[in-house]
Amino acid sequence: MTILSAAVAVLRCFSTTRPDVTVTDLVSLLGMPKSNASRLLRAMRDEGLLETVGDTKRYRPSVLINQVGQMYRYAASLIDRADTVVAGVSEDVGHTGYISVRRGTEVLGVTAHAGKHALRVVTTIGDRLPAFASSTGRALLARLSDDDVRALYANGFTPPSVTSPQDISDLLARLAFTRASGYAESRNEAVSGVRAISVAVGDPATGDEVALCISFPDAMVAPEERLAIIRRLREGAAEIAALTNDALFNTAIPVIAEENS
Amino acid sequence: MTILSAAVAVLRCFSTTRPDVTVTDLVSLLGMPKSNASRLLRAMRDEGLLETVGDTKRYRPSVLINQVGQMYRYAASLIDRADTVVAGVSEDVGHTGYISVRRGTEVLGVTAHAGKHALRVVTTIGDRLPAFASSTGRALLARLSDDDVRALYANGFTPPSVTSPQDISDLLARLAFTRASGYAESRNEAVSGVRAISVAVGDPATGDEVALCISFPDAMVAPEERLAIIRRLREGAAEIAALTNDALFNTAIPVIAEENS
DNA sequence: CTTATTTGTTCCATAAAATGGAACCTGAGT
DNA sequence: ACTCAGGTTCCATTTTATGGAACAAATAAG
Repeated sequence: MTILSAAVAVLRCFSTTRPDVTVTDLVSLLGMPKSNASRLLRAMRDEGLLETVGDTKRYRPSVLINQVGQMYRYAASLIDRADTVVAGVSEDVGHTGYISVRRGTEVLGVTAHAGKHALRVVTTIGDRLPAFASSTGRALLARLSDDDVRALYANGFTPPSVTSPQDISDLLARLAFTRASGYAESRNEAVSGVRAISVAVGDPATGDEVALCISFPDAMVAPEERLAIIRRLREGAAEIAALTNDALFNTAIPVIAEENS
Repeated sequence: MTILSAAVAVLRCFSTTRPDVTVTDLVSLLGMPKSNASRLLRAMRDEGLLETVGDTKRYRPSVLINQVGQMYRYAASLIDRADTVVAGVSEDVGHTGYISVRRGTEVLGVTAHAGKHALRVVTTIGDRLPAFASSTGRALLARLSDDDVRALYANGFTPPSVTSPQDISDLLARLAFTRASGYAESRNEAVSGVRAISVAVGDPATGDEVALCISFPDAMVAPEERLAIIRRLREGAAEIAALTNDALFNTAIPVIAEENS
């Protein structure tokens, strides 16, 4: 094990529930000797990857990481464009909006815009969700061929909810609907009472793909508002698709009221 | 030179103007043999620190970095609190707001909220500014003692603009004004026609300190609006100071119309 | 205030990984 | 087919990491 992978393992320890780590945390989390943990944390701090919290023995990610992390959005400028669209839609409809990327069978939020309503969906950005069981994930999976999806889920999957796809053929049917309708939807899937609508768009030049998503309390949104959200997301995504020449984005789809996908 | 410092050096190569790097970039930027550059980039990608852009030979920061970078805000929860305040003020007044931290003699933006007006100040988050020559920097420097400031600028500094402090005693006078008035201000300093107001607050428990800043076109803001911005920033910062028991934040300061600081 | 106990650091010989020069690919342009 | 810049692989040498144990420091318990 090289020191680089150890350092990355340390970075992966951080989460919203564990904002900083200590030597003993690393010992228990990564099973490394505490001599290594001690030296590694200090080395990472000396290099500027970590900061010590006040004058305690606790370490947290540094501003450097924060800065370079911001660069990701410039590097993947697709994300910035998508974020602008979602920010606008979120602002107008007052519901939470966010954009996600897929990494293998997981999707993770990259940016988020909290809703304005008293009852709003709160997204914890940085958490990973199974792709097949979320609207963002299915919007992105729909850009793959059925064969690629089958290959990705060669080992099958376990549906976390009754409203999730129950098996591969169920998933493929939903993806087919998403391809035909241009959006993916989830309802009571990760969170009960929550509905989400996602549209995916990509940049063939870089290979990046993102999902634009608006998430809202099921009870709060009338059918026509839901259609408006779908339309707004698709319009925004269509503009991006035009910029990037995204062939997988089908602009010629009318918005129809329909069941989940 | 350990591989860790090399990896960090690579991360430091990224900027808004260089969103991705190649092997030859590293050779010229860091002066390393290209064999090392090649292996290092691949290793960093394999570990998940970098991503390849599409199927090119270009490397950019990964989502992992982005994710961990987000964690910084949770770890330094002061930043999150300050961001909420600035977001609110920015939203209401329609001008650009951001929050910054100081690292030595430099300040760098951590979060930003673009203004709503057609004429707005655009901040490039991630860029470093000299602390003495910005309102955010002076707001933060004002939290140090004069001796500490002198020690920090033992080698002096070069004023980038006629409206910047011209020497140490000039700077100390401005800091004194900031301590007395509770805010720092800049005018035509980094950018001509731009004015900015900053208030700093800290968390003694962690040692973190941040500056809350609203930046706007000089011509657009009437005296009473400027006072309102100062009041809003100070009110927000005061709430945070109350939470963190920040002794350096002086709550007992009236807002008076005054010249720059 | 003293003694356990938990947590963090330093030391050292061994094991593992990085280094950098040169040879070798690869692909775009001529 | 040739050239050339950019990228990768190879290998003996040098440098760095490893992990167990002794040591130090901080914290909790008596």
